[in-house]
Amino acid sequence: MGDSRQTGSTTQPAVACEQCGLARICFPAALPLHEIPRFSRLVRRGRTLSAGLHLCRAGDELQAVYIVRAGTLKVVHTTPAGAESVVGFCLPGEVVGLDAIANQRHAHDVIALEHSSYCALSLDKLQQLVEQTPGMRQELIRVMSRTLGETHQRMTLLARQGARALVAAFVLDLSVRLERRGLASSRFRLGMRWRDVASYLGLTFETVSRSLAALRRSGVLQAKARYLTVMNRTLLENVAGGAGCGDQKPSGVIP
Amino acid sequence: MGDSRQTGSTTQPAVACEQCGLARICFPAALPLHEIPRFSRLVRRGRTLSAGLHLCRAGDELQAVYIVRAGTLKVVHTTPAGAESVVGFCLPGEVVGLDAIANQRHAHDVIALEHSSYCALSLDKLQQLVEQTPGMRQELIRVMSRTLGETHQRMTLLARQGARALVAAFVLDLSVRLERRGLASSRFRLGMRWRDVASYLGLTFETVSRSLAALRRSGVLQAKARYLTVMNRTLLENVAGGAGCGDQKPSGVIP
DNA sequence: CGCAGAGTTGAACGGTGTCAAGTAACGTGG
DNA sequence: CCACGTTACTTGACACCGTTCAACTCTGCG
Repeated sequence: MGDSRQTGSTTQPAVACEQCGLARICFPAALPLHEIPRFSRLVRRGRTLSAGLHLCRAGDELQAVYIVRAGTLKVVHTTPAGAESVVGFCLPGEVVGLDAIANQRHAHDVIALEHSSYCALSLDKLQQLVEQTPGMRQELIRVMSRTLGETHQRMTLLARQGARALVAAFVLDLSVRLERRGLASSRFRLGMRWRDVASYLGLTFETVSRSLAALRRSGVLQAKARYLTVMNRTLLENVAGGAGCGDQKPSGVIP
Repeated sequence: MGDSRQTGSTTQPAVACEQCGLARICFPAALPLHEIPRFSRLVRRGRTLSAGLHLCRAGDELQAVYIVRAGTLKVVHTTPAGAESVVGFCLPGEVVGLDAIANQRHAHDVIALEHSSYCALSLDKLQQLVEQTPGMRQELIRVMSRTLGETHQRMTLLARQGARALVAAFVLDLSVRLERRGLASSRFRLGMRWRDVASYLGLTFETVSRSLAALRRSGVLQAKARYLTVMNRTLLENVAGGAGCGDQKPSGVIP
């Protein structure tokens, strides 16, 4: 709750966009080759944030959009009454701040859940790029559209199903997002606490814990500390798809 | 389930954008004055759709973005198993198809809930406008950002609260959206069935019905047929804010 | 070692889903 | 226009699942 700005600059070797592992997902993805160096020059790279610090706060003026490079962030909505609820997580390759362009103000707090690094593209440089390079216009629109689509899809997951289905769907969603970004998708470390997951899903953390136990018992996945292993993908998909998970009847679960 | 394309063209007098009541919310909102006529010329106006017909289907190639002019549409996700769930509603002034730009394909069915009218801006014309007019780039990005923000905000509403809070929040959201578009916000007709609302909120329609009854009993709102009257806005906000609604104790409700 | 925070597990309560029956609104065809 | 049938909604009773409260374990850190 003390100060919360980013912790100074460039503590990393500053890999140019051309060499970045996320280049395929980040803005340069659809940029013509000759436009990339220019983009690369305008981006502030290698910013880091240690766990618990804010990337931005609700009400803050929008100064830049951020691209997560490593780590995990949570997007938090705080009600006037003071209650917090997690409305989303940001994984490597995802962009923070697009929803704030319209009002020029952030609507949520964004907080690092673990030591994370990110790149920043200041608003005026973004505007400049959009005005001057056709590829960048296309790409910004494409990224926003994609984000919109993903958000929609994520809303369907929240359509009140059983708790186990929700947790399964969450794990699956995470797995898919990691895979799409070229990261391990069947064995990974969760950046977030389960209590954050609970808040995100609208459940209590006890229920999440129980659901996990059930999924573990049915051999769908394994969870030790914060390391998750998907043991049976298709089963996971079935459970996530709404069909309850065989908790009480450990034998036959949706053949 | 028969055919489902739009019902031919221009059955309305085709009001130019400059005279349209929604001009303040639609794309022309932030367009410089001299760019509006050009925009107006490229838009296909006055398309209509009667209740139950599809504006587009999941998997369809994206051919145009649509701006709702009158009526109400629902956005539906159909699971592989065949179960339908409503993921959103489109009100006058809102844009359909922005989330499909990235993949060039629609991800959901969009279905008219009542006789509705809309304008269409074909994809190539949109692209042309974006390339050639600076105001339109700005505006498209602004609209997408706004939509993204609204979607985020709507997700927070779904953060599993009590059923009455959910229903109250839904009514409030609807009221705010209508108000922002210059329509009556305290007495209006719902375009959607309550069962669609139930699906959207992840509840059964019985529970929605009960919640409505509770809200009616507490004097928060009145509902006859599909006509809704908000009787006490602040109380509605309180109930929506998570504090349960005084159902069992009709006397003191959050002073 | 001991404390703090995160997660696990158990028992009882309460809200929603479910099933079922009944009423109101709507559209159709006479 | 009214009788009809269909669909949407209302309301009740009961079971189930998730919340709540509580005690306990595990992990990480000083």
